[in-house]
Amino acid sequence: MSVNESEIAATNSGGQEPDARKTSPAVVKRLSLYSRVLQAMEFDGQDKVSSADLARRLGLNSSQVRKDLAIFGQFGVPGFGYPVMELRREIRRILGTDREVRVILIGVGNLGSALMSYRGFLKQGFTMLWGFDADPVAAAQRVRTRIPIFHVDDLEQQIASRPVDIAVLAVPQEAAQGITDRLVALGVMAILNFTPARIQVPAGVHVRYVDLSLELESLSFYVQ
Amino acid sequence: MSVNESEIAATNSGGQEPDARKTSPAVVKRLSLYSRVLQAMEFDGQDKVSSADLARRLGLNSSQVRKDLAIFGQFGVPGFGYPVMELRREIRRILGTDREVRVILIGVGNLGSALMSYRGFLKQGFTMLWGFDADPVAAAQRVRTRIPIFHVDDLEQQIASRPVDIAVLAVPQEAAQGITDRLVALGVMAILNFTPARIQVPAGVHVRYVDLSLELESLSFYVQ
DNA sequence: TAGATTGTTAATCGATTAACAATC
DNA sequence: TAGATTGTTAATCGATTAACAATC
Repeated sequence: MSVNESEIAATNSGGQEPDARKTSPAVVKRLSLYSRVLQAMEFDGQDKVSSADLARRLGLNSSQVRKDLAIFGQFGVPGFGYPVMELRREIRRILGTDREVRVILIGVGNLGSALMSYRGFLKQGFTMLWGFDADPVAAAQRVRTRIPIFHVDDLEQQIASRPVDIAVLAVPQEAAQGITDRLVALGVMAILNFTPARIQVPAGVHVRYVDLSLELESLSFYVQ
Repeated sequence: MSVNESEIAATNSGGQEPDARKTSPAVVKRLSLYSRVLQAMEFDGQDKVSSADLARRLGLNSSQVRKDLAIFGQFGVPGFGYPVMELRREIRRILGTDREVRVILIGVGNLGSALMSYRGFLKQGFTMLWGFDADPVAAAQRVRTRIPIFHVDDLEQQIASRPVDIAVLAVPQEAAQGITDRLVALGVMAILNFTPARIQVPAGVHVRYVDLSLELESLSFYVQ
């Protein structure tokens, strides 16, 4: 140990991330949930909240809430709780949702066009930049937004003009890996994959699967 | 212990579920993944598969695969592996996807209409019975299927005529709890919730959340 | 028989929960 | 000061992985 403990504590109490990308997905997901609840509380004019409150609202354990938050700094005040506005701001900073997060969508079919105009994304502050489709004319007819739709061949050109943070994949299953390879080559580091295809990416690129059929299959198990 | 171990083993080797509903969601999810991979293998004419194979295809550990499968019975043959067709059939039986699984969708808006006509559901054998919306006429214009769309007031009448297994919620956030209460009263035991609202249900009713914004927020964390 | 692979037990790992001193 | 609630350590729980005897 070359640094003493008070130095470590000092570093972290300012709210610096630890060795960030190692945080478990479950923790990140909960941070996102806390952020939502805090948003509602802030809207209601509530100025402080305890870990027990937060836990109750989300069906979690209060120890877990405190532990999750303590990973990133000391945001609470013993005997008082957490200041709502400040905590929310901190969590947004931690998640990176305080900055512009640029999103593109590839595959403007049935599902893709719904995702492109999904209000929830806008509401949470995401910037949906562009859509891409193998048939941009047909795609444009499906979607009711002013977001420009390009031919998928223009992927390279567009991303070169303005880098994107997250790509949403809603292409046919067979096209998933090919598009993924191109996205990765273009430096896209995060993909939200709505196809059931398991896609291969180099280490460091983050993929999240939203497998709609799989959700139904899982539920099917519990209802028989 | 009133029953001896060989009796228990005998009961389970036929492929009977254990005290079923206690199985962890993670295991159920993987069963669903195995089922998919097996479907592809069956299509390719492959007749046997080892736990190591299956694990490699899904980025899992072979012990985990064997353990998951062993929960429900002895489907493998030591020194040989698992017979593809039979294993797939067993998993489908365990998941309940070998029978008709009836699904309804409430909230035929942008997202809802895309979900209603989502090919993946059909492909996995789910039966999308009906859609419901507060404005069925407008909703009918959005969706390109022959699935009938009813007024949400007709929920009770329709479900009385033919019970459903799973309800998909794609209504505005504020309407989520109200609709949920009605679904629960109608005996619906599984809800796939696409709204960000945390909904309250009595014990025994299963809810799964697909929170689209939350997925983006989680990814946002990893790309900063 | 020799080789392969299962089913299962034991070991490990990580995540959740409980407990409590520190502190506002 | 007394009461409340944090941050953190220790205990518990559950899930994953390793190991290996059983067996085809």
